[in-house]
Amino acid sequence: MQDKQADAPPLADHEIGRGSPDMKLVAKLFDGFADATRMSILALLARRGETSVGELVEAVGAPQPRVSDHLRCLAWCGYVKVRREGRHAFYSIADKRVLAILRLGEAILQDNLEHVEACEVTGDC
Amino acid sequence: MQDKQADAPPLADHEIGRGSPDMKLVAKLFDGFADATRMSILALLARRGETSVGELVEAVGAPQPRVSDHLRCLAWCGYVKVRREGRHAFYSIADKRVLAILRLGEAILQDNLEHVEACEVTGDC
DNA sequence: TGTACATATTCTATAAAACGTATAGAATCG
DNA sequence: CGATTCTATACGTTTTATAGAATATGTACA
Repeated sequence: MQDKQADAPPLADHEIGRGSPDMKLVAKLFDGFADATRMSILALLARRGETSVGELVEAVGAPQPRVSDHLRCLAWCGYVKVRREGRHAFYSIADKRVLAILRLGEAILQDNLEHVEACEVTGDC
Repeated sequence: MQDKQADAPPLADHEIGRGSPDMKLVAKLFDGFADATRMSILALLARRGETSVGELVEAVGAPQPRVSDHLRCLAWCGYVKVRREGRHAFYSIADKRVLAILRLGEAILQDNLEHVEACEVTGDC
C-alpha cells in the first residue's frame, strides 16, 4: 500500500465548485467514464492507438450499434476524435488528460479493490 | 486553447483493460464522480478541508439524508474518510489523487464547454 | 431517564440511461 | 447499377439510480 496522500496540493478557492456553478456539467463529463462499455473502449484506444469501429466491436465484444453510440458519447465529451477514410472510421484518444485520469482511477481502484467490489455486490452506491 | 496532447505518455500493455478484466469496477469507481450532488460535496471538501455533515448540507443545499447517502457512496469508493466526534461526523478527502482527477476533469471541461453543454441540452449521451 | 440534536438508513416512485433489434446512410467492389 | 461492407441512427424495452419522505440509530445533556 503506497502513500495515498502523495502529490497534488489542496485546491485553491478559484478552482472547482466555487458556489457550485457548473457541477452538473462536471458530473456529466465524468459520466463519460462511468460505464463499462465506454471504459473498455477507452482502455483499448489507450493501448492500441487509432482503431477502427470494427476492431473495437470485435475487441469489446459488444454489438456494433452500441459501440458506435458510446463512441459518439465519448466524442461529445472531447475524449476521442475520429478520422474518416472511405467507409472506415478510425477513433483515437483526443486528449492525453484522459489517459492521466484513467491511470489515477486504476490506481485508486487497486488500493480499494475489496471495498468497491463489496459495494458492487449490494447494488447500492 | 492549450495543447491537449501535453504530458502523459501512451499506456503500456500492463496498464488498464488488458482483456478488460475489471472494467465494470473501474466504471463503478468513476461513477462516484458522475453525479452533481457528489461533485458538489467533493468540491466543497476539496476547498474547505474537513467538514461536518451539517455544514455540507447547508452548503450543498440538498436534504440531509441525500448528503449522507452520497457521503456513504464516496466513502465506499475510498474518496472520502470520516472522523467521528461525539454526535458529529467530519468528512474529508481521503485520497489526494481525487483532487488530481477533479483538476483534470475541470480542465477538460473548460476546453470543451460548448460541446458538453450542447450535449446536455439534448439529454443524449 | 427522558429529550433534543446530528447523522444514518429504509422504502417507493420516477426519470435517465443502457440494451437489443431493426434500419438507414455512405462508400467500395463486382 | 446492384450488391456488399462499414458505420451511424432510431425506437421500444428494461434496468438502474436518484430523489423524496419517513424513520431509525446514536450521542449528549438536563
